Amino acid sequence: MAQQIANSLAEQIYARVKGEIFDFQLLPGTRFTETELAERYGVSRTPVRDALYRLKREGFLEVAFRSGWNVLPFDFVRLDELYSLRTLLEVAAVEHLCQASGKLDAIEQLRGIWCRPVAKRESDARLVAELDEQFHQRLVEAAGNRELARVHAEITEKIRVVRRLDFLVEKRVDATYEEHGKLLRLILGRKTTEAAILVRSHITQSQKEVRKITLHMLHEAREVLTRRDPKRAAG
Amino acid sequence: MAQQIANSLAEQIYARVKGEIFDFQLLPGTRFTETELAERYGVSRTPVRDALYRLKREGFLEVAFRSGWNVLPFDFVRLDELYSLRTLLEVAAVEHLCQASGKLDAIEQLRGIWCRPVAKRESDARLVAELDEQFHQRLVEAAGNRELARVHAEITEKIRVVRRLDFLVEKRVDATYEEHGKLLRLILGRKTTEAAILVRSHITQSQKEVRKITLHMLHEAREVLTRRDPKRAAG
DNA sequence: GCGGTCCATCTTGTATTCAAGACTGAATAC
DNA sequence: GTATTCAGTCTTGAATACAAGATGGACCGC
Repeated sequence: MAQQIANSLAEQIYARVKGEIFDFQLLPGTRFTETELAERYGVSRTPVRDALYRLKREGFLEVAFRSGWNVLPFDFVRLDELYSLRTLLEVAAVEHLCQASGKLDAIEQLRGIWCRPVAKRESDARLVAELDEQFHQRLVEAAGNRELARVHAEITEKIRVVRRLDFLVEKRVDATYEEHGKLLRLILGRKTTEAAILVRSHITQSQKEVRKITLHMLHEAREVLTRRDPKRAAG
Repeated sequence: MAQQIANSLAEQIYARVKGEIFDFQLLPGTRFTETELAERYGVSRTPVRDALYRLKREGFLEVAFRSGWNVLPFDFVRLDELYSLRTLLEVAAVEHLCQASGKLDAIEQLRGIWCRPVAKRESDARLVAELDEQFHQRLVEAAGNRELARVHAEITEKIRVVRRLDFLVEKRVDATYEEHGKLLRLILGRKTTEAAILVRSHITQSQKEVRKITLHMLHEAREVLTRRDPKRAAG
């Protein structure tokens, strides 16, 4: 049976451009052309176009007919709506987990990561953000509805930009550990109502943090996040 | 400001191929090549590829590296999951509508279409299915979360294939009119709980009907739906 | 100096060409 | 007769070529 061996060029370009957007190397408002990117990545326009069109459909980019591309600005209303939707999905997943009779192996596994003493916790913002993503993703996957999980994953991709900023405040890291641990115990104890309330407030808390984020904060964050690789601070 | 005047070729091909899938002219399991489609539509492979890749990402098609495309079979488990997700979203939307203080103009408008005597109701299955889609779409849009509405729209696209079959039974058309009317009155009366229960059972009912659908039924439906244009019964 | 017009350049959208390898079928060894 | 090999055809993925028109700047009139 034929099988794509490695990722196609288009796929690679997609990941790289998306990475640049998330690392604030491609800032909102930046204008660029297909040829420009093609030359930068050393490929032809074809795979670049594939990648850009995909990012366009996902809401990150915009194309002007015969007049170039540009990175769309952060839409905070949209991010807020994404958080609301995410809350809806995760609450439903948690309720389902509590009520379903089946296996909670995945939840047990998560306990190993999140239920640990303060001393053994991660503190690197980037890493915690990644673990946090995984936690919520696994939670939703465990509920068993693949379509729900797929939509949740899409949302995760779209809020990642601001989500990372949430963990730049150390207090939020601690709170995350506490709440994740508590939530896991509630689910394992089949406490449907309490678990639902907790996951709702947990996400809503993040949502509130995101609401505080202004463009100024994003700019500051860009400095922090790109410090390791300052030569690429595209402008 | 530059603006795409008409739909691009890629967009048109996308719509046409999707239409063929929905009209059972491109049956699940059908294998085809990009060149084949390009010749059939009188365009080059480029826009065809764009369209096919989009349909692939939406879960309708599959591509085998250097070995052609094929239409994915109906995945009834997936359809069931989509219906569950849809229920989740619509119940949330209806609850929000009932509780929010604002304008319910959109709901008032819907009443003109659905609250009407038996004699003035539509009976054409195709048309009723279209109206039904619009009803649920408007309901969700009225709730105000654009991301929720976007995801709902995506789901709508994906369940359309089987949804139409629901209305081939006349009884289901009548029930739809009754339930839609009742739901609108409940929302306008701000009866949150009753409205939520009704919309949930309304969608669940469709879901149950879909579960009854077998591949045999799909085949029969294909006969009915393609009768007007029998020459295109692709095999 | 200022506003308008026109032309060269640039950009996307589409078509065509090229490359690598998967599939098919006939020929061959046994 | 059956399995295997090998070459030719076919298919996708990527690169290149072409078409239509949007953009921006120079030039002109005043």
